[in-house]
Formats: sequence, C-alpha cells, structure tokens
Amino acid sequence: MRNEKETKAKLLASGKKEFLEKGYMHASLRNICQNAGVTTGALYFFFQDKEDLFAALVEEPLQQLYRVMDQHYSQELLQVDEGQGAEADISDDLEACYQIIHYMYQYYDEFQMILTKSQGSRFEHCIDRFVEISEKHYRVVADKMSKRADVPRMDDYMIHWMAHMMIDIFVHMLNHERSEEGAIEHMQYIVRFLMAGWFGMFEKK
Amino acid sequence: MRNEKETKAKLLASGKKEFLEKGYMHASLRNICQNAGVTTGALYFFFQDKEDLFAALVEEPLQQLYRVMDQHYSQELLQVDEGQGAEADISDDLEACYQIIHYMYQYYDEFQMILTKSQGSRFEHCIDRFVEISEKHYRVVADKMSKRADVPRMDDYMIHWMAHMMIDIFVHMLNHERSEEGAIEHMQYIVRFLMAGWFGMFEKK
Amino acid sequence: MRNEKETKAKLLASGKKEFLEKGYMHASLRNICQNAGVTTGALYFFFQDKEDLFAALVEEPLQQLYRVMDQHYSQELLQVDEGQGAEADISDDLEACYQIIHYMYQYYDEFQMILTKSQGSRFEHCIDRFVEISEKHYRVVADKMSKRADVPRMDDYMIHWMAHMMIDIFVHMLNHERSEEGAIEHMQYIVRFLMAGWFGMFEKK
Amino acid sequence: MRNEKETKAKLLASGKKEFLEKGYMHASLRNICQNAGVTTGALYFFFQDKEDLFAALVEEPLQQLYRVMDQHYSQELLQVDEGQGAEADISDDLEACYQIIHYMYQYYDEFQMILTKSQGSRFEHCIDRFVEISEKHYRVVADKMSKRADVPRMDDYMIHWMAHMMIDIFVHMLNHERSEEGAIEHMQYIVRFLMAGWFGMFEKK
DNA sequence: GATGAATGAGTGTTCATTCAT
DNA sequence: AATGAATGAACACTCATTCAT
Repeated sequence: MRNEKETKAKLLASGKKEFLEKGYMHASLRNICQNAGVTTGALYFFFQDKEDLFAALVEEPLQQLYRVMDQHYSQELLQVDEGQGAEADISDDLEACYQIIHYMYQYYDEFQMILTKSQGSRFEHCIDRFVEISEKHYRVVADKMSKRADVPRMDDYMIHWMAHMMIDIFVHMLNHERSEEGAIEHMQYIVRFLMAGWFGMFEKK
Repeated sequence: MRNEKETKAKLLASGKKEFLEKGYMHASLRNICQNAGVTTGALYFFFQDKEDLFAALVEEPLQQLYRVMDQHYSQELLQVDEGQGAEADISDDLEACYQIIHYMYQYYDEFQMILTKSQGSRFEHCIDRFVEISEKHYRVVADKMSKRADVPRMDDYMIHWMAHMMIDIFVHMLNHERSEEGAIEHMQYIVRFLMAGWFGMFEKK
Repeated sequence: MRNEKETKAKLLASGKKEFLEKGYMHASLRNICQNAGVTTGALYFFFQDKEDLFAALVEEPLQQLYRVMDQHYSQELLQVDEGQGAEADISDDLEACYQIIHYMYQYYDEFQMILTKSQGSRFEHCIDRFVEISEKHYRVVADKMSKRADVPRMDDYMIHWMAHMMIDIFVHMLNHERSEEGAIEHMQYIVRFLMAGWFGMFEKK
Repeated sequence: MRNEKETKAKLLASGKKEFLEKGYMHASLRNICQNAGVTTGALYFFFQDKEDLFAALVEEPLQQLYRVMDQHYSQELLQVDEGQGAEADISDDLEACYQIIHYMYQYYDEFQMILTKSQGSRFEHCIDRFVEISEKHYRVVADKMSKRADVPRMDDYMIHWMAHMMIDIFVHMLNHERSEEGAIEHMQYIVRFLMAGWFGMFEKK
C-alpha cells in the first residue's frame, strides 16, 4: 500500500462532500476521484460502484437508528399496556426524542445524506420506512387511547399523517439547526405542541 | 402540422406527463418530443429550454396560489387586530384551507409538479417561499397572542417549523389523497389537531 | 440535414469495416464514428445502440437466407414423398446449393459478419438456427430412406452432425473462396462427396 | 500461503473454470484471482500475463496431440506406399481416430479451451495448424490414389476442405458428446460416411 | 511469495442544445 | 413553423497490468 488506508479515507471524505453538495444522482465519480487525488479505477478497488460508496458512508448510521427507534417504540408500548400514556409520559417521549436527536447529530452529515441527498440510490425511500415504523406505533397507541377515552377509532389518514409529520420534524431540524443543543431546546416546544394536539384528538367534542 | 397551436399544446401535454412521471431532472426532452410526435427542434421554437417548458406548465398556477395565500393571510390579520383569534375562528381558518385545497386540486398535476417534481429546476425551492409567506403570518399572529395571554414571545424556530409543517400538510395531502372531498375531510381533523397544539402553546405552564 | 443521408451511409460503411476487422465485441464505436468523420452522438441519432448498428447491416440478408432455405427444403421434401430421392436428384440438390451460394456471395461481407464476427451480439447463435433447419430436414429425409432401404433408423447424432457439417461447408467456403464462380465449382465436388457418403449410410452392410 | 505450489494450482484451477465459462477474451483476471482466493499481484508472480496463464493450461496437451497426429499420419503414409489404402484400411483409420479421441477426452477441458475458447489468445488459430497437418497428409494420399485409379488429381480446395472437416468432426464431438464411449460409437458411423465419400471421389464418372 | 493499492485508457451510452434548411 | 442532423461533454464502469512493500 502506498499511503496506508489514506486513499480510501480520502475517497470517503471526497464522496461525502460531493454527495452533500449535489445529491447522490448529480454527484460525479470523476469529481470525487479528482478531489481525492486518485484515478477512477482506484475508487473501484475499494467500492463496487457509486451506490456502494454512498452506502459505505450511510448504511451503518441508518441501521443503528432503526434499532434505536425500535427499542424506543417497543418500550413505550409497554407503558400504554400498563394503563399509562397520560400527560405524565411527556417526559418519556421527550427522552426518546432526545436520544434520537443525539444519535442523529452524532452523524449529522450522514443523516443529511440519507434524508435529503439520497435520491436515485437505494436509500431514496428509507424515509418511508421510518414513517412506517412510526405509523405502526401510533396506530397501536391511538387505538388504546380511543378505547379508554370512549371515542371513535382515529382516522387512518390522520395516523399516517402524524407519523409522517413526526419524521419530518427530525428532517426539518437537521436542515435548520446545526447544533444538538439547539435541536434539543426546540424539541421541547415542539413536543409540547404535539402533546396538546394529540390529546386534543381524544377529547369528546 | 395541422394547426399552429396544436403542436405547442401537444408538447405541453407530453411534457406534463413526462415531468410527472420522472421529475424535472430525469425527464428527457427526446421522450417529450417523441410522445408529442414532434422533433426536438420544434420544442426549441416554442420554448427557450427545458426549464422554460416546465415553467410554461407551472408558473401561472403557482403565482395564482401566492395571491390566494396573500389574500387570506392579510384578511386573517385584520381579525387578530380586532381582538379575535380565539377558538371561534377555527371556522375561518378552515375556510381558508378549503380555498387553498380547492385551488390546488383544480390544478392537481401542476402542483404535484411544483411541489414534488421540480428538483433541478428554478422551482425547486419554491416551497420555501410558501413557507416564508406562512411564516410571516404566524409571526404576527403569535406575537399578538403572546401579548394577550401574557406569555413570552414564541420562539423563532417554532414559528418557522409551524409554517413549514403547514405547507407540508398540503404537500402530503397532494401525495396521498387524490380527491378534493377526501382532502377536505382529512383537513378538518388536522386543523383540530393544529388548533389544540397552537392554543396549547399559549397556556400558562 | 447537412449531408443528405451521407452520414448514415458512412456510419454503416465504417461499421461494416470495423466489425469485419475486429468482430462485434471488439469493435469500438468511437473508432467507427471517427472513421466516419462524426461524433459519437451522431451514431445514436441513427441507431439505438451498438447492436442496432450491427443488425442494420446484417438483419435483412439473414432473414432472406432463412426464407431461401425454407423454400428449398419444403420443395425437396415433396420429392421424397413422391418416391424419388435417388441418385437422380443430385442435380436438384446442387441447384439448391447454388442458389444459397449465389445469395450468400451477393452479400458476402454481411454473411461473413453473421457467421464469423457476431460473437457478443444477439446474432452469435444464428448458426445454430441454420443447423436446426438443416437438421429437421435431414431427419425426415433419412427416415424415409431408411424405411425404403429396409435399414435401421439413422442415429440422432449422425443427423445432427451432418446438418452441422452442411452449414460448416458454407461457412468454410465464405472464408476460403472469395469468388462465387470458385465456390460453385468447389461445391460440385463436395456434393459428389456428400452424396456418396450419404447413400453409403443406407447400404446394407 | 500454506504451500508454495498450492497457490499456483489454485490459480490454474480457477483459470480453467473461468476460461471454460467465458472464453479467453471475456475471462476476467480479477475473477480468476478472487475465486482462487489470491490477489491480482500473485498471478503475476507465477505467470507473465493473461495469455501465459492460458498457455500453462493448454500448451502441453496441445503439443502432445500434434505429436500423436504426426505419428499416425507418417505411419499411414507408409501403408499407402506399400500399395494399400483400399477399403481394408478402414480399421487402421478408425484406430487412429480412436487414439486421438482417447487422448482428447483425457484432457477434455483443455481441448475444449483450445478449440472453442481461445479466441483472442495466440491459440485462436491453432485449429488451422491441425488442419494443415491433416491437409498435408490428405494431399499425399489423394495423389497416390488418383494415380492408381487413373483419375485426375484432386482439387486443392477439396483437399483443404476435407482436412478442415476432419478437424471439425473432433471439435463437434467435443461439444456434443461428453463421454469417450459415446464419441467412439459415433465415430464409427462417421468414418463409414467419410470412407464412402472418399472412395466416391476416385470412381470414374 | 504474495499483497494491496493504483493506474490510465478504454467501454457503450445519454443528454440538452444548436442550426442550416 | 418545424425538421433532421449533429455536437461534444459528460456519465458510470471495466480491465489488464504494475509495483512498492
């Protein structure tokens, strides 16, 4: 090896920069290699193709986040079973959001790529999967709360929209607030808003 | 060609189809012309370039909607001045949303293009302008309400996020509900949610 | 049009030359275009892709030859039905071979391409189809003759081999004899050889 | 590496597999090395280049077969000198064919490579050398027989074609019959066919 | 003996755009 | 008003080969 792993690192760095600037589709492998100071062939020694380079940057943080979300949601589900789920658990919800934010801000660039720069790659629909996870969760919670509040089952569209909005909140944060501290502060207000909205749905008219 | 205006119309129709299917960037002028039964050169007689064709489809409905929004917001502002802005005006807000929905569903394809298929064109950031308009409005309203409720001024980020979310609601609807009737029905629940959230922000803790 | 169909003709000519020299796979579109004095893009105006250019040169003569062969074989089949098929019809067989030769030498380059330069294209196995046609024919003829000569049915492998050899004769000729007259002269001897071999198979041991 | 010779053996085995599957030209050294569990560099320690690897697999069996053929042909030549060469020597010819078949089937893969997978390598024309050997032989035999039968000298093209066909028979067999026993059985019929054809050439018209 | 890294020229193909006619 | 032809730069990707370590 001529440079001791430096080349791969350079390619990853150069790739990250290009992907963030232009998005997956518009990113040019030529540029990436040029900025890394290597020839095109070199890239193909380390990565199978364009998508593989993107995945190398993004795959792990993504899988991690899936796991973090699963963990949070299965835990919260237990609480609903135990008859809770009232105003009291705002703190739990906040805690979960903080965890997610903390993780996302640790890999700020990577989630930027996943959430807003992945068009054209196999990651382009992975927001949908986040929404799906979120949606399943809300469906269960909403059903339990409807029963308890003696109120009709919540509309499917509403469930889907709320799940979507929830995800969009994180995307929006990633796009508008660079510091984790700032994100956490904003999140407090947002959760307050959401809670008020959420419980408003289960009040008898 | 049979008629002078026919070719242009065909190009517009063919362009709309292609843009909707593949998005601005992936749309191929070759395809558009081929499906219109015309050669590439013809397109360049009627339109300056790719973007001009897109604009021809999209510009007018877009400007119209800007106007509709402006009108609604300046009107609502007056009501806040007059000391209203309580639960009573849900109906006003709903009415405004209905108007916007009505207009958007009249030009369903066009707004689909603007909101989700414009990446790569000069329209790709026009959602931001919607957000801007929305944001200015909320800023004013929120300030008045804070004063009246004797509560601290609302956070700038919150204002921006709520404005953004508001716009996303319309985007989401356009993507998930094809009929105007359905959209209006969903909107009722969403506004209820939003109102609860909104007023929740001005309650003393 | 700048040059009145000249470009397409030039591309076809240049393509034919390159394909004949290097075979389909090794032929370079860049070379073809350069020798034709045009840019790569020009080629893609006239042809869909590399294979399409090859096909444009080769498809028609190929289909024609399929037809010529079918015609010959269905005609010969009738004679076998009518109780003939003895030494007398050498002249018929020769006549058929002459026709095929005549056609092949009219499109000498094209069949050279099909038969020996098509590897990698969709034409690479079209010799097999020639063999198939030939094989079906021999199967029928051999069965009739076996019956008449009161001799066991001819081995499937032999039938296949003879069909294959028959085709190889034409390929060999195309590769070793440039003039049609020469080809026809050689063919007389070959057919004499084949006939002797063929009838030898039906003699009682 | 465990053993000095193991790597080379693995490369040879992996190379054989790849060449048989894809032919010389399409074979990828990357693949070969990968399947051998070695890096590209290793290959270049044992072999000069792609062609050298191919040669290492193929050269020896090829040279051997040249020798076997030479031996047979010089022997048969003596018999013609001694005034034989009539129907009686079918058995000799068969015997020779059997020997060749036996040798070829011992190195089945290798001859497959030489005869049908060598395009692009320096072996791609080695069929021609087989033909040449065969041709020289037939030239001599045919001349003697023409004299004895008081018939004009046989056409050069015919001689060449027959030599070519003779080789093609072996190629065809290698492609269509995997077992040596099967090959030998087919060969009996083919030789009968050829003999009938051959002697047919020396009958007075 | 063998590795891991890197080269560099090559491949077929796509695209918005131009322009003489 | 519209055509048909052509451009030229860009694209992702492949390959046999080299060589310091």
